[in-house]
Amino acid sequence: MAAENDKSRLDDAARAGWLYFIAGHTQDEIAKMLQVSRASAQRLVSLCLAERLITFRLEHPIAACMELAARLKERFDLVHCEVVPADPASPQATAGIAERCANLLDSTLRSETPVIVALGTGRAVRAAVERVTPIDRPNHQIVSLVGNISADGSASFYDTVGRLADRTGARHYPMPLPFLMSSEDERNKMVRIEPIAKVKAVAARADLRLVGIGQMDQKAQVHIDGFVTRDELFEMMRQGAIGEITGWAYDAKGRLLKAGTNKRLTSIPPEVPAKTTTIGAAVGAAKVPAIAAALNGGLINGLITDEATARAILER
Amino acid sequence: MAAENDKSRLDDAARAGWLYFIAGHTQDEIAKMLQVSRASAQRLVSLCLAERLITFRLEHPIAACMELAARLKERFDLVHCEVVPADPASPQATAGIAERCANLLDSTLRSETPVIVALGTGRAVRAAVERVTPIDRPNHQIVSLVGNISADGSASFYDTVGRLADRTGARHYPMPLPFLMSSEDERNKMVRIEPIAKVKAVAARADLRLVGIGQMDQKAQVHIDGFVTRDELFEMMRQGAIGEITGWAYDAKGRLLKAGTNKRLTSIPPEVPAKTTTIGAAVGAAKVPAIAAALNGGLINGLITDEATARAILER
DNA sequence: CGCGCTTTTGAGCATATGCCCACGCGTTGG
DNA sequence: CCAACGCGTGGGCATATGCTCAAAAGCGCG
Repeated sequence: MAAENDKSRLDDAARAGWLYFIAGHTQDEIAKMLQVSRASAQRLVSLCLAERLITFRLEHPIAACMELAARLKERFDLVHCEVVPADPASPQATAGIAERCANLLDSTLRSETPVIVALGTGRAVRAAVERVTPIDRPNHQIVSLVGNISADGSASFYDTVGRLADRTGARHYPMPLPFLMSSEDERNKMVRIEPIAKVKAVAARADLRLVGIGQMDQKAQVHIDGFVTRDELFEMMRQGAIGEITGWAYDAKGRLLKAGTNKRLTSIPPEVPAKTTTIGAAVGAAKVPAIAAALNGGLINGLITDEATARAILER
Repeated sequence: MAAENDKSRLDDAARAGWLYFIAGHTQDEIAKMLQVSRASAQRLVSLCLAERLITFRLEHPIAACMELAARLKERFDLVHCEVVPADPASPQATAGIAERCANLLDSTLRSETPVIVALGTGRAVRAAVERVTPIDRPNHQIVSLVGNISADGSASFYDTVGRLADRTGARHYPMPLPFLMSSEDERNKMVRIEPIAKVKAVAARADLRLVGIGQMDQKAQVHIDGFVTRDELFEMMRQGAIGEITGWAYDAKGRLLKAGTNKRLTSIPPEVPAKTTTIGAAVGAAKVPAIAAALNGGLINGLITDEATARAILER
């Protein structure tokens, strides 16, 4: 008898669900039709949902992205995750994620109460800054996580922090140091000097860190940009380096290496695990291991990527 | 630019729809996530619906029934339609529709204000009456649309009106006449006598008519039950009879025939088109033409049937 | 056959939703 | 170049919804 009752109840739930979602009636109308109180109609509708009698299918490329984002967020316990549709025109385009990063920056910077935004490396981050809509927020602070003096002593060819400050009127704190010092001692000395300590202090209070994620292979951006030599790169790879964030190399488990260039880096190291909202932005098959490692190691607690990359990360 | 905008708008609509229906967020939350006002979030969700980006799929046998009922209601402009799931155990079972008819009677009789219910022939109607939950409604009236004296002069073997009156304490009006009179003249005489005129008058004011639908073929119930002879049946079939309601034979277009047994019938004829809520109850492949004709001719404005029959009617 | 326990019901309330209005921005036609 | 138009926006209100709580109805057990 219980089974009979359950069945009839599910039938009613299905009817209610049909009338509600498909026919578009209100629960009041359904209650009258099924000869029950409105409260019961509501219960039937939720039962229909709870029993998964009804399923929603979103016929739109976005649906897959939302799904992937939700799974990534769940799997890696992220505070923020966005997956943009793979652009059929240019599969490798950074444009999509740059757009989303810009959006994230926009909404963060829109706040009236002062916020501190820390920026790392990466093409996506640079492109995002370009797309930020100008807004007057003189009380915000923009701080760089990486040195902006390149190997040859000139200012880095692309000053993200400065650009973003331009667009917001915010105070900004570039890091007036080379990416790498010549020795560990020298690095330790430099990071203690006043202007650098100040930058570190501001960065430590950042509300948002937006960082690129680089893979550590022959095409590592840190090498292509001339920040590390071929030999230094290979040495790190031998040590197990699989990716880098603001230059800090880490292995397949997301553990920061305590060797090689990491000893001479001036960049502000990632928190482990990330407590501050730390959003990684990266796309591309080559970066999948690096991104996955960063997620697993808790180097980042947010991710902006594209559909193909997200899928690859989840399939590992 | 317009196309670009539209696309991005649809993307947002898809996102909103996903977040609303699949992730189960409120529109307020979605508004915050997408950086728009709540009103806009609501618009995006309805846009998602309007553009059919999202579809609902109800994974339950009932869904098909609801769908069929809605189509029948639409197609034949019915005031009421119910389709019960085909019972895998007994495909021909009248049980399902009897249950629904009983339900219909229950809810009609539950009313505190006096109602008049008129009953026709049919196994489903008889079975329905048996399942009506007893309730005390002495001010209701139950009236028969057909004579309850069978060919041999005894009271009809099954007195639906009396049974229903038993269960409700309602006044009841059986029709104290044979199903068929021996001639048209005699019929015309009889229907004018006081008790019969009274029954007709009550029936004319009925709030609900519940009638069975019979097919007119070798297995016609009116013949099996002995109300019409084989010859009478064949004569009506020659005249084009395809179905009958309370004995009144009609052709494939649902037009009442003006010949044969119809001239000697004591039953109260159907309204054409039905104005009173007139619910036909019937199942079975054999009855499909009869039901379809009754619907097309407007002899009934409501239908209770099963899934297979509903599908067959719609596919004609 | 009655008592207590579990399940279901219906009223009421806080919240979410749908929709109307006036407004502002961008667009188009003169 | 300007004005009219249209579209999207956000505020505000009436309605629908989800949920809680106490009461009723089953239901099983003694």
